[in-house]
Amino acid sequence: MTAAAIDTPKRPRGRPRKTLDERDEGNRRLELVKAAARLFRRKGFDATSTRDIAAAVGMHSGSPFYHFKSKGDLLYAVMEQGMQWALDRQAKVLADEEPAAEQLRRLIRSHFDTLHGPGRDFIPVMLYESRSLTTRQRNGIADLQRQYEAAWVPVLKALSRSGQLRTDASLARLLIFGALNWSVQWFDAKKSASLDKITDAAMALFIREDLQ
Amino acid sequence: MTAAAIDTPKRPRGRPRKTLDERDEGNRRLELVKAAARLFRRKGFDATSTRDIAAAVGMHSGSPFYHFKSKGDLLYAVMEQGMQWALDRQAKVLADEEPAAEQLRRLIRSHFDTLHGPGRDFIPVMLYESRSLTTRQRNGIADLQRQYEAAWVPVLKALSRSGQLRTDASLARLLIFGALNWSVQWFDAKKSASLDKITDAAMALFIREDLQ
DNA sequence: CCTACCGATCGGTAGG
DNA sequence: CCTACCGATCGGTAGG
Repeated sequence: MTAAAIDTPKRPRGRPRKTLDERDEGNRRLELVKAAARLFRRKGFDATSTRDIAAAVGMHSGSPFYHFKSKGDLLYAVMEQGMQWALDRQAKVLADEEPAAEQLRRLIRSHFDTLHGPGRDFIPVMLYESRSLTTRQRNGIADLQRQYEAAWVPVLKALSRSGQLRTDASLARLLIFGALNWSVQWFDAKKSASLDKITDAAMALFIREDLQ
Repeated sequence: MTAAAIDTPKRPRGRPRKTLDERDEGNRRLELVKAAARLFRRKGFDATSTRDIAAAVGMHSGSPFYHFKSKGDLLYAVMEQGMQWALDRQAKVLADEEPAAEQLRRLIRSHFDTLHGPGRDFIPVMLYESRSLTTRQRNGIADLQRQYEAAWVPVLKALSRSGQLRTDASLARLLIFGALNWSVQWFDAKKSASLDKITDAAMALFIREDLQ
């Protein structure tokens, strides 16, 4: 903290008002990320051209490179944004003290919401296009994923201790995430069972009733 | 059966000896499929050029198109070959009459073998690159997948009836396949537990002891 | 953010 | 299966 910082005159409370230009820049950038997420999910990263993305937001072919240094940076932005939202949703769900089984149910339901809620292309892109990241980028995403998984570990350990889960917590986590994540291959909001029902099915598959 | 076929003079026993040309063509074709499987898995379909594949088997850039009409046909050949081998392995494992739980264990173990046995890039490619198939090709692969899943359905239904599986068989199949297939993302023959151990973990996660 | 453009790469082909 | 090649597309950039 420098003296200059201390002496800074008080600003009005709340988030500082952005200039019109700044606000537009932020919006355009987010528009690009959203359009990229949708296209990367539908066609894959390699099969999506930066021209496709530009056209989707009404820009000309070179303009995305004003906002992002490279196509790969745009991919990274999609994944980072997706993980940030997923972490936010997950944090909201874990507020109270509850039995471990109920906590797991909430985590699973929130995870399905992250995967299949309306407009949620970001995490599927992350799950299927990580190969196209640089090593540095992959490490950045891996950090966010570790944060996300950290909420699951104590819950699974508790269930393992109580006998409601009959598998070593670490392998259980991998297998359970697999079962959930794989749903991006088959879940169809119009045809599949509801996310609540699928959450019930997953719980019934993995967890035994309380054995007291 | 035509008269000509009936009258065909006896040939020597065993597989008919191919001419040198035929043998070479078959071998070269399979070489291409194997090299394509490895590259498609490592770099993805779009990021692999037909030149990469040609170089991997010591051909020049245009030559793969002597064996395959298009890059897409080569992708289809990889997936079809992978499914054929997977069906063969699965059929061998289901010979005897056994309790449903033991049958499921064998199916799971065979599935892990199909996913992770040495040189088994074919099925991972199928799981992750289906988007690049034409509709007709996708239908062809879907047929083979239905054959493959057909062996699992009665086993899961039996376990559901006996109470060893507490989930509707059809949702259970999707979740279980997810848990198994997702292992292509994390399994590492050098670092992970053995396939036998992971099979045990999966069984313990999904299946309750016999309740008699 | 647009205009105009470049160098590289790609799938595929004709002709042998 | 090789040689030589084509048209198309792509990520990215300079200059405004």
